[in-house]
Amino acid sequence: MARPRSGDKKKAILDAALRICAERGIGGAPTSAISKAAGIAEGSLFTYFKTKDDLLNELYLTLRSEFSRNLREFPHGQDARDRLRYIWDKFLELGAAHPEQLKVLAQLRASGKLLKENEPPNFALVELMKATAEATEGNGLHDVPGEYLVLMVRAQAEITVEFINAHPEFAGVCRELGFKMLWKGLTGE
Amino acid sequence: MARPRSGDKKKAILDAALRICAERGIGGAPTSAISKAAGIAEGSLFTYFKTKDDLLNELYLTLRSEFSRNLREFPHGQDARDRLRYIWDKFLELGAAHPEQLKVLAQLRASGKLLKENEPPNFALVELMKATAEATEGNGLHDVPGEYLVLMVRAQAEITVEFINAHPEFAGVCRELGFKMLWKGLTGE
DNA sequence: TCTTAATGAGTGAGTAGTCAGTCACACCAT
DNA sequence: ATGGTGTGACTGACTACTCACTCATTAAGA
Repeated sequence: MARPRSGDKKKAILDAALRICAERGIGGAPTSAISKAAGIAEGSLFTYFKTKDDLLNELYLTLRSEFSRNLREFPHGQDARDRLRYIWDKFLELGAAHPEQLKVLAQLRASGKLLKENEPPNFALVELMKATAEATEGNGLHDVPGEYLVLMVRAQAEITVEFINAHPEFAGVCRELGFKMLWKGLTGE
Repeated sequence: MARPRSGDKKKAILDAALRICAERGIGGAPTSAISKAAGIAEGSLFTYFKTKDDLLNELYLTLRSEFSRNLREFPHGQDARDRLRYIWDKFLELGAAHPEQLKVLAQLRASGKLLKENEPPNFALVELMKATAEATEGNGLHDVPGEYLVLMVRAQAEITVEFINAHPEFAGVCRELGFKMLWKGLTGE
């Protein structure tokens, strides 16, 4: 019965927010700059997102699910090492292709502005849980909470991406040996 | 020859900044709040620090050197495992005793406001470098840059502290098995 | 006395969010 | 087809507020 909202516009806002936040940090990303980058009026941003925090929360969800969408060909049948390696490779791949995405994801997580209900277990997270649980089966690490292992893996992957982006000449070594280190740490093998 | 500045006052400002940044994040720590918490007038803050960024940079240096001062009884003679374990334990100890310090340190590092000249190699950093280099001697990881290994170790220690603070009941397991994981990762042993 | 620390109201540059007015579009009656 | 009408998206100037930093003045101390 009235003028419909434009899905494109919402996407444009999220894209703009991602760009500006990556460039200048969340703190340095005023809604005015985001609107401008999205090609809309300052006020229009608030017809798509009630507050700036709402926008940031939705950006977080979007980025997360975008990563899971990357795991389309996940090798379900194979053993834990292959599955973990697949996630590792995809993560590093994303880090190389879209460093902004991981940077902003990390910034959002650190910002303290995310609502708790915005942490639904992910496909990636669930599979990571399963793989680390299998990897540590029958060794001492199995006593440790799975969440701890997942955080460890993510931290190692994030550091690796960051380091590779700063020193691309080590991309190959870090990808291989970083995973070796991770796997040895989990299994002792 | 004139009225002298007070060292106490400077320290009070740094203490207040640490407290407020830990509580409310760097973004939520206005200079007015820091001055108030330090018990001085808003303007006085700027006789001790030219800008807020200067204050944050000096806070960063202070916190870093404070951690190194914690390593007084570093076991110089012993093997790499013991030395690394000493640093690991001290790090977790600090994380338990003063979670604000590590939290703010991480926030400052992520803020993008730190000057490069503020990253002088530390005692802790140098020893960490040596220990990881020894640990990886004669295994594939030795091809990887030492800085990468150091970042890995720090990330693992930070995650462990964070996790323990959130789930104190796992403090013992995470301290022990976290280190085991770290050491296995480095050496394969 | 003379320099400089200390004070806190003041300044100006932002900021998130609002709002009255405008306009594009879906729907309906002719 | 055609014109009219209700709805809500769209706009950007505006508001109320916060922030880092300044400055005229006062007080301390060498």
